[in-house]
Amino acid sequence: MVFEMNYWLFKSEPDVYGIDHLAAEPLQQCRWDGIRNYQARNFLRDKVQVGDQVLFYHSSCPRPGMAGVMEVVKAAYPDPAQFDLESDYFDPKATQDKPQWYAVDVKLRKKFARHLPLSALKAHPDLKDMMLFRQGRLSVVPVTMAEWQTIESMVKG
DNA sequence: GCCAACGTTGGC
DNA sequence: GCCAACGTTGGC
Repeated sequence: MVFEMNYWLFKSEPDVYGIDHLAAEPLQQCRWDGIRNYQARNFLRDKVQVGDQVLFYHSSCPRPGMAGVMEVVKAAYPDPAQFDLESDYFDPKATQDKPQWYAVDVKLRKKFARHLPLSALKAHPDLKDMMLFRQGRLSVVPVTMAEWQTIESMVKG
């Protein structure tokens, strides 16, 4: 099997769980859970693999944009929260045999020295086709290698 | 707080 | 299966 690394963008609200929360975890690692959208679920379950690189995007906040980079360290497994009656993410339709929702584990790779705001991304001509803009509400979004490289250069520049 | 975009639900 | 109503996301 040919190993193909993929690039992604995962959204989170920094008030709820931002990049500094991840940085404060014991191994700077966490479970990316609570995804309750079918398209995002399908990406997580079927496409996201160990070694994939992930942009940490802060949404629904005063300064939406990219905060850093994570790496996938564990591929999709059933999100335990769907079975947890106490959880906001409990789903009565989910069973152990037929889980509805999946999670992956991610590890912090780097926090950007400078936050890269959404406004800068929107202004860059090479990023005009980003799926982030076309499907604004999707919380797990593919990023192309070209887009990734553009973003890397913006972070350095 | 407003609003656009879009996903979900439920009646038929 | 269609579609209206409603809910949620997320930028501004």
